[in-house]
Amino acid sequence: MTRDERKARTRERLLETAREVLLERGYNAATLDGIALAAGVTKGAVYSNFASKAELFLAVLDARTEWRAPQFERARQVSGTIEDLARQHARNAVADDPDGRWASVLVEAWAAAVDDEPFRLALRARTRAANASVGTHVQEIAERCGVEFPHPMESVSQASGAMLRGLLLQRLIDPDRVSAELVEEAFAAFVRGMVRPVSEGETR
Amino acid sequence: MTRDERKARTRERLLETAREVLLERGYNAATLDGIALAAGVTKGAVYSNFASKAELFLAVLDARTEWRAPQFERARQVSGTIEDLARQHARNAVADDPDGRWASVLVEAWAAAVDDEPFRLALRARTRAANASVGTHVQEIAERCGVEFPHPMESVSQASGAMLRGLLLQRLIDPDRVSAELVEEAFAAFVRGMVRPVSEGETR
DNA sequence: TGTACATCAGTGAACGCGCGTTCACTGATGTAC
DNA sequence: TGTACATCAGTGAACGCGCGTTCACTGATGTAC
Repeated sequence: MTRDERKARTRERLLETAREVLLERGYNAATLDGIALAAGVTKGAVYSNFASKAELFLAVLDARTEWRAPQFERARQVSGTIEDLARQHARNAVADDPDGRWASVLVEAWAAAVDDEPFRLALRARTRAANASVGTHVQEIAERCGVEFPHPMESVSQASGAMLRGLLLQRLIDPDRVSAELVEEAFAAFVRGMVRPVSEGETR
Repeated sequence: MTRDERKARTRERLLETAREVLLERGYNAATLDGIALAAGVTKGAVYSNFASKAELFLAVLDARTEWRAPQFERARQVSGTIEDLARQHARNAVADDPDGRWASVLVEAWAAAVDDEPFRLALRARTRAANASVGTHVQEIAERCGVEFPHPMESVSQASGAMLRGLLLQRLIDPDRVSAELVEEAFAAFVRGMVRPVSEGETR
């Protein structure tokens, strides 16, 4: 095995382990020492692959985004009413973060980034990119369903993501009272309330 | 001035200062040393008034809850459509946490409480109490407006709070793209989608 | 194919720092007579 | 009213700990001839 391959392997293992430890302990409580140990290397190996804790987190975030991409692709091709698709989207969100731990880690990172300009800008850029991407998907779906949103698609997807995140976070402290069904119903209500049928006469 | 009065004064000053420092720095980055210094006392004074950082936070949280009570009381007495009231509620939420810092502090505390059972239960209890209280208000308002929610009121208020929190958090990292209007529109859409007119024949 | 040197991923120890919490103490306030 | 003692809010220093980051080093891999 070549040196580059070994390094890539270490990097991958660190990414996967970091994901697990972050979910287990949270952004602040997860230590680079703990991550390295769990990955079978030393802290130095982390710094050989990532510039800082923040950079490691960003890499984990990117991996997660990439991992979820096929799901969005599949969702885009499913047919059904806009509400059906909204419900499916909510169920996916719960399935991808069943106990709200990822949402919590993400918000912890946002909080840590308040005093770290480059980190904050990196997080903001990723959020914007994700919203822009989801926005185009939603646009396409809306057209197919014969409905429209009286707001820019990016705003809609941003608000959707934010609301779902809030619901997932609520599950973190009181899972018993925030069932997956409640998340689905709440999100479906939002979409029902937002959407309106395309008026025939309209050009747009 | 009696000794008890002095102590109460110190406690109040610590609470107020803690609120400011928590908002300024976040839950993790805010230090008891920093709070004490800003309040003009030493760390020991904090421990003379509060058992731990977690207890200090809970006291700040309670003070905030108490402070917001009159606002809810006023809101309850305003007349208008359910959507008008929803919009006002969203505006109040933004006014009470313009940049999402409080929402962030709260979620940071939730994250810190994951490994601290008593703290977690205390936070959960307060969230439940708040939702129960808001739930009865909403129930009353809904009846006056001639509408009903096809879900238990506590679930509705929990979902509302969670969604608003998510929207406020989004403002923390990208204030420019999450205007107060967007928060209002998103929340109004949720309420529109959730509510239905009371059917005349129904007993309930 | 073999040799001599260069590279560099990962090691292991140290650094600098600051956190939350504890505790012996102090001196102003409170209490009992 | 005055005195002697008790209380205790707040002080200041220390404790124990673990964090993120740095860095001189190592030894296996890569390269040049």
